[in-house]
Amino acid sequence: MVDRALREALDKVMHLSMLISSDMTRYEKESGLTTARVHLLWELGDGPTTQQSLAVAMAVTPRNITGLVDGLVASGHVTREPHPSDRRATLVTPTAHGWAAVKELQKLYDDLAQNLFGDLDRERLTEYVAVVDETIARFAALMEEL
Amino acid sequence: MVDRALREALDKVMHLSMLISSDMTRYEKESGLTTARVHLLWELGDGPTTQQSLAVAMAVTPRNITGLVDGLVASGHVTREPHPSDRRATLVTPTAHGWAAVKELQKLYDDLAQNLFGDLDRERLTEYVAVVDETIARFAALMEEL
DNA sequence: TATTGTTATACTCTATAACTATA
DNA sequence: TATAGTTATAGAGTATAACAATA
Repeated sequence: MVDRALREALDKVMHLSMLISSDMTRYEKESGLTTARVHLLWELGDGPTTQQSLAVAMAVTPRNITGLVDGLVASGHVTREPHPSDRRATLVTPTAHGWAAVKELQKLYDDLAQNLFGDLDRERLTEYVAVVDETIARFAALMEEL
Repeated sequence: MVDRALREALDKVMHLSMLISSDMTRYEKESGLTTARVHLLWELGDGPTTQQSLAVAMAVTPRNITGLVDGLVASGHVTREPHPSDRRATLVTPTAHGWAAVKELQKLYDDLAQNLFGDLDRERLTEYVAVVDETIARFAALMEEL
């Protein structure tokens, strides 16, 4: 037997998730970037990164990274630089234009957090985050079982 | 100036969203279906539907629906049936196999809701849902402005 | 031997534009 | 004229497999 309140709670979480996702799509259209390329730029936030690391971080194949980097090179967001100590590897490195995009992404992320949660009392925010945390933990435990 | 608590709250919401998404990917791998085809099957939950309606519901082009339906016909999940009163239209209709998949999707959705929220006190669940609701409303208001 | 990245190939999702059949 | 769906074409993301260069 199904509990309607639980299903509605999930409906709402999914709805919020969809809204956040469409907010990102809006940025992608404006910037001419795609979801996958934005994701890659986001991963460059801490500085130049090997393609291997990017493949692991994004959970895709190295071949896929090759294609995404090709696109970002073509659009002037990154360059491939030699790795200082491993001649097999390349360091995907943001250009000035690429850094501007990364910084803008980080700002949009913070703005989004502000817009979503900025008006909440701290007490309610704390309780909300606690529930999300418990939910994540419960979920992680379930995934472990499989 | 950025408020770290707000960013962390968004981090966690995104994390949960990612976990839910990877739970769905797991089903897709098992069933041999793709995200887009699962989405289409989900839309058939209320019964046979025209391709035009599906295009609107899924916010993609009619051409795209043609391709997705082709795939689901090939995998035996749906058939194209004539519309009883409009000879231009086709009704995408689940087969027995397709219905089984739809029902399984609905069950997985309910199970997920149970797993995520089933252990929460009703009071905490209510407050949690209230915050999500407010967040959605605030967000919708922001989207209006643009 | 193992790792990094690329070439080769293929499938899926997605879009626009032009077209056919029907309303 | 307008609508439902398809054919034609193209771009992006993704995967596997085989390969070259380097560790």
